[in-house]
Amino acid sequence: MGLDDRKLAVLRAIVEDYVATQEPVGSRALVERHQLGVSPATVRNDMAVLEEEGYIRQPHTSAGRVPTDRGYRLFVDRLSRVKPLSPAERRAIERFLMGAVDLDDVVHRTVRLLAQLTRQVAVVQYPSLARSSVRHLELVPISTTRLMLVMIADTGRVEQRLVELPAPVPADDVTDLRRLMNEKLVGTRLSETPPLVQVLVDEAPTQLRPAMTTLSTVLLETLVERHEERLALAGTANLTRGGLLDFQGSLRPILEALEEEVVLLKLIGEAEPSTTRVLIGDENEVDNLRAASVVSTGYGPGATIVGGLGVLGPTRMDYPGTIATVRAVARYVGELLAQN
Amino acid sequence: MGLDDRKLAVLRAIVEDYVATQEPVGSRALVERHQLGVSPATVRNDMAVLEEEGYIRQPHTSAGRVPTDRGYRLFVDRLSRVKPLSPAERRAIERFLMGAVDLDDVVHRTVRLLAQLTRQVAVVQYPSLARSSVRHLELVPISTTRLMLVMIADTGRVEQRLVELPAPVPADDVTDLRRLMNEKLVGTRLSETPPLVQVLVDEAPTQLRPAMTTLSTVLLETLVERHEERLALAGTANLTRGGLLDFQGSLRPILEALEEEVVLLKLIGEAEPSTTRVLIGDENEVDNLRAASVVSTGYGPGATIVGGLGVLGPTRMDYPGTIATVRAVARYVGELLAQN
DNA sequence: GACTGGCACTCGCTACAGTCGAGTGCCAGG
DNA sequence: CCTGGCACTCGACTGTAGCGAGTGCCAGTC
Repeated sequence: MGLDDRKLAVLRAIVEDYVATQEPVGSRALVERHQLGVSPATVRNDMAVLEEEGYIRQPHTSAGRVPTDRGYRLFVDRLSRVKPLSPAERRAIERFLMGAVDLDDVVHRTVRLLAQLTRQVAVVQYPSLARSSVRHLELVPISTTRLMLVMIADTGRVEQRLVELPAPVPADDVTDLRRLMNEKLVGTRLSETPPLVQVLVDEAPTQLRPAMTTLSTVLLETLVERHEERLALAGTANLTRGGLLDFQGSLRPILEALEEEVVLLKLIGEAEPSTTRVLIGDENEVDNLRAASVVSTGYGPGATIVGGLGVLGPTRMDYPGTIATVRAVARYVGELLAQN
Repeated sequence: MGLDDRKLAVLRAIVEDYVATQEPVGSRALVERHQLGVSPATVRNDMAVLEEEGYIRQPHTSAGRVPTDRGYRLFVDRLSRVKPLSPAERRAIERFLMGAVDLDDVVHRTVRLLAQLTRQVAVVQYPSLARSSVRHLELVPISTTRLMLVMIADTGRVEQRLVELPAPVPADDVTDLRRLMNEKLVGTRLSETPPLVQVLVDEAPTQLRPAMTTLSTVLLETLVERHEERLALAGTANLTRGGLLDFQGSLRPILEALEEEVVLLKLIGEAEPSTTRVLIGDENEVDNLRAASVVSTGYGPGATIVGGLGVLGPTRMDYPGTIATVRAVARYVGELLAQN
């Protein structure tokens, strides 16, 4: 198990070179490009140990070494340091995100920015409704038996749903319904809504009861049960960089996975506060993404997390750079939301 | 120019076989699989003519023939008949679209359905704001100097925008603003809004004037100038069928084009009433899509068109089937919107 | 005059053998 | 413990040969 400093340096060099060139790296090339201070033969011995321990492997006998998922993991955990972004990059982020006019705009700009900076596929989750609270509920009469229920959350999200009422409801009653709902629900987190909604129905005056029941059902159904999460995606074209060498030749499974919102949410939605999560290849629980790595983190105004964002790319990716970018973008988005 | 019936039959057979097998088709295979009633040699002569006229070509000397874009064009225009959908397919469409709860849901279901049925990339444009009329405008106070402006269109679209007011506006004034805007704008098409908005500002009582000016600006900016169009996309994984033979080996340009909303809108957004448009390969004005074909049509409640939808795939696609599916889906979506 | 069978020809594909070279593992010596 | 040297492996590349699908053309037939 003895991995002395030099062996770690060799592993780091292999990862860096392989990420840069995308070609298996041999002992000679390694000593030439890095100041290891030893001969190729020595490096070869170290490589043999690293291979035995499962950190690198040989594609074929007469080829150089390539990091394994385990090798990348060690690299990320112990051998790399998050690169600080250049001032130019910081400015680019600010410039790009500034001037967003609403939440949709923020999310779209963010996802494009992430894709562009990391040159990978970017995913941004809209602020989760479960982590939002109600800022306002609006009822807009469409006809005497139809209402549009609009919910505005403190995170800026706006959701609407058409509601078919069991019986015609006069305008005054709509006003009452609106007032009652807002009195009871404004300021509450959506995750704690269900009991309150029940109270709402129970306390409603008799003639409002049927309409209130319907509205409550829709509210719960849409916002709580269906867990209305939204995502934005960008940069799929970046998957084709590295000419099919990444992703073992087929984009198919990756593209399929990217179409499954559920999968993506799982990838980027489970972010812990202020942690950047890195999933490398096999560590990924989604079979289709066994050849990919995901770097994700949470974002939100201040210290709270309201959603996740991240990027997906080949296991052969620039982890330090990607991690730095993902973090930085998340922080800027958080600040932007805080101003709201 | 003399293309007699048999030559056309040969072309049709070539297109059908090539679409089915994805392999250049030779004269022998052709007479075996189709009842042409002539010998391979005769077919070869016909092929020579077809090649001279630019309808087919040979990938290499010793290979069979492959249709050119021009060949597909002739096939689509004169040699094929739109296949009626099977009852099973119709039922599948109905079942899939039924139960959509709001516009977002309709659009998402539609795009997934299209992708699944055609096994290609599907694009659906949300009902265009330019072709919608205002059903209701809502002003929701966020703070004394901030309003959320919500516009609900008759097509079901809901757009919102945060408005920063120049000065605090009391609740009563908000009510007045709301009333005035709705009185003037409800029922009008958004494309004819600008002059009305001007009137709105001019006629506003003095103390509402500044707020109304800001609101109008935002309204015009968001809904008219920025031409807020939205799209949904699905089925990109289908691009990988046919293992890189389609799209001349690289998905790159296609994926890039699919990320450009502007491009996609151009492709599917210019639909004429009740026409299905087919763009084959080169006919496409977007360079990145020179290797692809697009089948698109408009949809809307009744006879009016409010948006476009379509699919994108390799030039080697089943045109009759795809056209039939796109049309059928568009019609069902139209019916669904009409019920609204 | 249109169609057909026959035939020579083209040329991509596959298999195979041979060479080259990058890279390794191992060993003896410093 | 490191190093230079050496034998070995094996993929990548090259050149050659044979195969076969498919063609174009032509003379013959209905």
